[in-house]
Amino acid sequence: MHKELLHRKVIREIISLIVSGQFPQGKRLPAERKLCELFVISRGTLRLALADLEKLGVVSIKRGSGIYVSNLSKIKMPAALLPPNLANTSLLDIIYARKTIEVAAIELTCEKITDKQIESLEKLLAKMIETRDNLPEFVKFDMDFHRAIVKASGNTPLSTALKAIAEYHKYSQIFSSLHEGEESLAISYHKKILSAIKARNKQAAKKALSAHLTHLEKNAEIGSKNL
Amino acid sequence: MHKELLHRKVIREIISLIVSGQFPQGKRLPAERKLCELFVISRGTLRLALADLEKLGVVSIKRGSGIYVSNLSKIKMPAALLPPNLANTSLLDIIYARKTIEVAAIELTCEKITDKQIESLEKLLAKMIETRDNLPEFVKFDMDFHRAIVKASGNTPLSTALKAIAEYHKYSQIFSSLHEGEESLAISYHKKILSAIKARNKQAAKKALSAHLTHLEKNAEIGSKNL
DNA sequence: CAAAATCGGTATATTCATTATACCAATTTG
DNA sequence: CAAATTGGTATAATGAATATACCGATTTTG
Repeated sequence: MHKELLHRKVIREIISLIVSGQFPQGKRLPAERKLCELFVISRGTLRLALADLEKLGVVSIKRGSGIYVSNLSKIKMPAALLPPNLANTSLLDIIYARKTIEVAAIELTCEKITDKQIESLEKLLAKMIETRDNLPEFVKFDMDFHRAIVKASGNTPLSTALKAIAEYHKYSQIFSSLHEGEESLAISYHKKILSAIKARNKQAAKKALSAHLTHLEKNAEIGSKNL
Repeated sequence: MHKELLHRKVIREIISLIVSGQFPQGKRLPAERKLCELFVISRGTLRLALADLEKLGVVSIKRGSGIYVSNLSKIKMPAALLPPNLANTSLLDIIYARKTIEVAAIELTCEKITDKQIESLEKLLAKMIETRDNLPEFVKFDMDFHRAIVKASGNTPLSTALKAIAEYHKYSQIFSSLHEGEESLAISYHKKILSAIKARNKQAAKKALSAHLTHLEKNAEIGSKNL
């Protein structure tokens, strides 16, 4: 029965934080001892992960100074470290799967959502507006919003399925498919979605959500041409 | 960072084999040393799992004789051992989620499926017919068939999502929702699905798959009334 | 029915991932 | 330049998991 080594998990976690923009390229990572606190692991284990990441060219480590994130464009991600089959997966596939699940879920959500859950969605939307100039934070709240919609459907397997898909998202540089000004557009889509949910209008909610994801799909197509 | 103990995984694995009918109620489990080979773990770890399972009333252990599966009806499954949120999940939810994902996938499958993949589906169908009198085996091949359809869509996130949902299936006593004669019906549904795929007829494929899962849904409704 | 094989029960030594601690050397900071 | 911070290294301790051997109860076999 398979037992995964801890430092491999840490490698994936750090990569996803870099790719998601929370550890910006070119900049310094938190100090080793801080990272240990963050991940709740020992320094030995952390350093195993960092050593591998340096071999892969993901970071470069300067004694006495710090750990610096390389330019991702130069990196060839080793398939063995990433979630299985990621290599066979395009951003388009991910968004298609999201659309499938989220559109099915939002129909249930319109029926079942509680006032408290609507409040949560409103708060997440407010957070998105607050952080519109901080892309990594913005993307995080964006995804939280979508997760909350599916969760409000009350269908646990759908939530679990979306969570599994979100794992792919973590490594897919979704943020790189957003351009200047895209945040405003995303916010307006989310407003439409939320008001449709509040009105318990299934068709409008499905339409707004679908349009939002279709828009992401188009950006993804453009992005994939730049490879 | 969370590190799960191995014997906990083993506990879940054994429970799922019992619930799926592969370790029948009332009967003897394979001997400890055989189980160790099966799971590729040491006897010490296995016995940790077995000790917990006995405390839970899932099995009773007779020295010198063997390990016997209890009657599941008496068991109160400890939520901590099962996948998160399983308690909030009905078989209906699971089937609804399956329908969402599988119907979306089969459309892509009709476009993309290769001759080789069609052969695999035919083999799985043949296996179902072979094992129609062995319910646990039958259910396994049934699920393999559905997984193969989604995999043939070429959309990895959808496959991953279905796999995540199948985790719920493992603990949901799906087999208990099948009655005498249901196997034949399932086989005929699968035949329809397969021939629609071979004809690359999206609409027919979606319709057949949808009908199949809707039928499962109705059985699940009946089953849930018997609680 | 008795011997042999098969089972669970137990104890022990070992391996290995992970933790915890302390100290060194390079660098940055004030 | 001195102090604080950083990565680099070594070592001991912990604990999960393995590997092995042997005991005693039960079942199977001849």
